[in-house]
Amino acid sequence: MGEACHHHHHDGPPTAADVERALGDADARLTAEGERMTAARLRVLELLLAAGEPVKAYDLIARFGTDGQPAKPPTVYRALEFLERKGLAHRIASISAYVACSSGTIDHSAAFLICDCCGATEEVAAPVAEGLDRAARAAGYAIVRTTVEAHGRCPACLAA
Amino acid sequence: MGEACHHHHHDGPPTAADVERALGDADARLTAEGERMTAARLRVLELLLAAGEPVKAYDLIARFGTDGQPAKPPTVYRALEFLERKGLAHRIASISAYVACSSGTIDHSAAFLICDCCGATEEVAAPVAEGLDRAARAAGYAIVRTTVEAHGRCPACLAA
DNA sequence: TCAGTGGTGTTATGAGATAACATCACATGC
DNA sequence: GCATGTGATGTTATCTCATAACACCACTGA
Ligand SMILES: [Zn+2]
Ligand SMILES: [Zn+2]
Ligand SMILES: [Zn+2]
Ligand SMILES: [Zn+2]
Repeated sequence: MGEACHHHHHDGPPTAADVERALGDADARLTAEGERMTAARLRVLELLLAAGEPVKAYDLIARFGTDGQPAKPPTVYRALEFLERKGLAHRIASISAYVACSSGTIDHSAAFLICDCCGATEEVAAPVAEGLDRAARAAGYAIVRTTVEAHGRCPACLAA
Repeated sequence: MGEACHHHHHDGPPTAADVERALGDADARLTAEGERMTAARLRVLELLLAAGEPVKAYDLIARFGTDGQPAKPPTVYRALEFLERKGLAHRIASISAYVACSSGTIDHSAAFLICDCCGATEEVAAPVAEGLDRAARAAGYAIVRTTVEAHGRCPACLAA
């Protein structure tokens, strides 16, 4: 984050009620699909939702235990892999961080706007990759998943 | 790479003459710009050009010495940072690898098509990010650089 | 009851990247 | 020539990110 600006305030995390609701929805949906929404998976998703911005894996590991005890790395990485597979979270490769999915859509390749100053991110919807799809078709590639991450400044940091 | 297919042949590395020419061009251009194209930087660029596909940083480190001696990590990472800053190489975040720029354009945000089977990559030109630019403007973000990486299968691996 | 499957706990290690500091090369101005 | 500033390198150590491997457990269906 910020080399140049020092105000780390963006829209901020969702309320506890928002987190609860999202967790409940996710649990219900996955259970209905026959998936097992276990305690570790719920906990990691809860941490991601509560953060409201990208979180480093080792921060999740540190915050994992409600009593302050950290988790073992594989516990969190396994949960992240599951959540990502199920479309509930995304890995942001350019900053090696993870974020809860903010889109209602189930199966999607997300694109992100990332503020290098305050860390705010915005998940934007699909059509951003239409040009990429065209290029892939032209080159004869069959695309499975895409990583689209734009770095810059968010409106708040631009205004400051 | 490949879980599913086992033919690691794509267009393959450029000839030694191609590499030499590209190195000479890069050297001339940067020298003209007042930059110092040092031995380490040339060597790393040579390794990237010769590979003709993304290379892991620690592979560059291992191959660095012409006598088989590895480099120290900072040597290679500094060279990579310089080459990337000058538009001669790109980092591919989704696979933590580096590749020589295959575009003539000087200052550009590249997009990549990456074959998960054989490792081939294709650098495709700018307009793929037009949708992203539109989304960024709509959200009020000022974009500085983008990471666009599409994973899938190349034509050769699809045919097999 | 007994496999088979998928999830977890735990230890250890592999892979990717950088901090910090001393030293060196080179250009500029005296 | 010689001081001085700047950018590049050498070197050591360390930090961050991620996974391998294996034992154990819970649930399911024969
Ligand atoms: Zn999403
Ligand atoms: Zn911001
Ligand atoms: Zn390029
Ligand atoms: Zn291929």
